[in-house]
Amino acid sequence: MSVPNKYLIVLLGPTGVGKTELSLKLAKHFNSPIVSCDSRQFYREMRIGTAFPTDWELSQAQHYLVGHKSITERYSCGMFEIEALDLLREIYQKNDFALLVGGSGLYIDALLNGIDDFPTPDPELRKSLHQQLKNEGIEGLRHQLKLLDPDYYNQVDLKNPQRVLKAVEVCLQTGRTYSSFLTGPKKERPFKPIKVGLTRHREELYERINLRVERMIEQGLVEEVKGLYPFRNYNALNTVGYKEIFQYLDGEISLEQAIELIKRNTRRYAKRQLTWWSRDKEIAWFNPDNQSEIIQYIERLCKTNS
RNA sequence: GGUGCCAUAGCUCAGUUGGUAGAGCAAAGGACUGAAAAUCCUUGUGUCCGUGGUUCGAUUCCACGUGGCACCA
Repeated sequence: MSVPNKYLIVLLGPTGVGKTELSLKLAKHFNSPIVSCDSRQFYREMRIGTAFPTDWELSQAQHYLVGHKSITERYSCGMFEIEALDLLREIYQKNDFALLVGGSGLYIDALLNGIDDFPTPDPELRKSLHQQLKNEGIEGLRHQLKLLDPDYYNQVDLKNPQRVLKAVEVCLQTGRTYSSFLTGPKKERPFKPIKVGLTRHREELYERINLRVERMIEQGLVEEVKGLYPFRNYNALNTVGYKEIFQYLDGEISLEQAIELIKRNTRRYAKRQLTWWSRDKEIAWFNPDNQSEIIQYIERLCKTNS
């Protein structure tokens, strides 16, 4: 059971819907700090392309877990779970409310529900598995997984190299099956989550995304990406808005094409986010413009809970 | 004004020797356990410009109309 008088307001929604703007207002109203849950705004070197909060926005509320990592550091949802939990425990010493804001569904779920413990990947092993994938294709890894963990072999998406590789990696590294780590944890949390989903009509959302991409270009996205070119192989930069500009800088596509691709890939990303949350029935959905309705909803939930 | 060409999915176009049609892109739907803004799977959405005519049957052939493009005046 969660502690009844501590609340985590979870503000989630697709990219470009207007989370940041609303989060500042909610932070003021509930006198709560903001904990970011955006898998790309963790990195301080990525600003324009991730719609990183402006200095002014950062000054409007206490912000945590934004820009606290470098793109050269390895980060994961498991690390986020631990970090965010520690942070929240501290916040709840003084506050009844905390605000979790972000669009990274897996990370949000890791914090709210917990996630199984996996060993930290061994970089050497991963490198050799990648090499193997490159040489033999996914077939070799599939075959290996079938021998190492037949249970998981039967349920994994065998066409998805990332999944198959990860499972083989865990098996080889630990000497255990990948599936033996999957316990589906229901971990105790020192707060009660209130899930507020933000959404708009698809057309409106896409229009906002297109406009935001144009604005990023005006703000100097190309320059930012140029500066990060030496780091392009880091996972953090395998990101919409960055990979397309890398292609442009390599002369593979025109700037126009890159911009169109960024728009398209951002739209697709937004759709994937919505798909992820569609199965979570605890989320109450709102248009971000209905601020007072959202506040009322949160306050009503707090009352019934106390 | 005259002549020619074109009109098919949201866009660019293919095609049907007459039996109501299919590619690419865009899009839609889905999966997801330490790479998640990642990675992967599935799906063709249509007054075939309009009105007549020929025909058992017209998106296809014919006529006219409408719109677009090109050339000539």
